[in-house]
Amino acid sequence: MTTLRTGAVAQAAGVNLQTIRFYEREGLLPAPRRSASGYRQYPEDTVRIVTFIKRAQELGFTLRETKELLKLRTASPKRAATARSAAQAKLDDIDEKIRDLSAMRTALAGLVDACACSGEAVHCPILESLEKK
Amino acid sequence: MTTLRTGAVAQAAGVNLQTIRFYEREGLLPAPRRSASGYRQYPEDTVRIVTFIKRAQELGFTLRETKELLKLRTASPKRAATARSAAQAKLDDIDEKIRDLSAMRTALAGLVDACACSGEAVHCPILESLEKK
DNA sequence: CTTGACCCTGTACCCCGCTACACGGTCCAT
DNA sequence: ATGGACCGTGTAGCGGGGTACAGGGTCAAG
Repeated sequence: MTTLRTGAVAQAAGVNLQTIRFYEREGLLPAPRRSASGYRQYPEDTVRIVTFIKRAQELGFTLRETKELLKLRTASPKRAATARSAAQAKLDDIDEKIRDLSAMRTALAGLVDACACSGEAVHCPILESLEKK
Repeated sequence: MTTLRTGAVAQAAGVNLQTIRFYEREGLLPAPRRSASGYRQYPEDTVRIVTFIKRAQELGFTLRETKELLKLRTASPKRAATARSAAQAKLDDIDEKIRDLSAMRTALAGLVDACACSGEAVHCPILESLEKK
C-alpha cells in the first residue's frame, strides 16, 4: 500500500505543507504512522479529507464544524444514534444554507433582469431575499 | 422619516455596536448623516443591510465579496453592463455553492441511512460527495 | 444640576485559520 | 562525502473579522 509524505499530500490537495501539520494538531487529520526516521506516512485518501475540509470551509463551515462532519464518517455502530442525530443537525444546517443561497440566487437573477430592462432597481431584491430569519 | 442611532441598529440586527462602526470603516455601510451633536442617524433599512451581511457570511462569503454584492444593489443604470456581469459572476459562485451543498446533503442523508441499516459505513459518502472540483 | 443611559473617537486586543521562519535531521545523486 | 531537496519540531507572525477599553461629550428625567 502506497503512502504519501506530507509534501505530496499538500501538493495533491493544493494546500501549504504547514496546513497539513496544522490540521493534524487541530485534530482534523489523524496522526499518521511514521517511518523509522520520523517522516509521516499518509494513506492516499488523506488527500480527499484535505480537499473536503477546504470545500466545507468555502461553504461557510468552520474548522470545528468540519471536524464534526468528519467524525460522523467514522462513527462506530455503537454510537449510531448519536451520529445519526448529529448528522441530522448538519443536514438541517445545510438545508438552511441551500435555502438562503437559493433566495439570494433568485434575487440576484432578478436584479440582472431589472438592470437589463428598467435600469432602475427601486427596492433591493437582494436584501429582501434574506429578510426573514 | 425616522432614523436610528448606532445602538438601535446594532440591537435590531443582533450585532455588537462596535460592529456597526467597523462596517462603516470597511465601507460596507455608507457613512450616515449626523445630528448636530455628532450622533449617527441611520435610515431604517440599515438594519436589513446588516442582517444581510451576517447571512452572507454564514454562506461563506467574505466581507469583501459581500461588499461587492451590496454594490450591485445601487449600481447606476449607466453602469448596468458592468453590474450585470458582476452579478452573473456572483450567480455562478452561488450556483457552485448550492451544488456543493447539495452533494454534501445527499452524502449526509446517505450516511444517516447507512448508519440506520448496515451499521457499518465502509466508504465514506461524505468525502465522495465532494470529490471532483 | 446631577445622574445615567446613551453616543463619539481612538487604540488595543482577541480568536481563527493559516503561513513563515529558525534550526536541525534524512536521504540520495553526483 | 557533500550538496540539495525533502522532512521534522518548535515558535512567531499575519490577515480577516470583529470586540473591548479609555477618555470624553450629549441629553433627558428627576
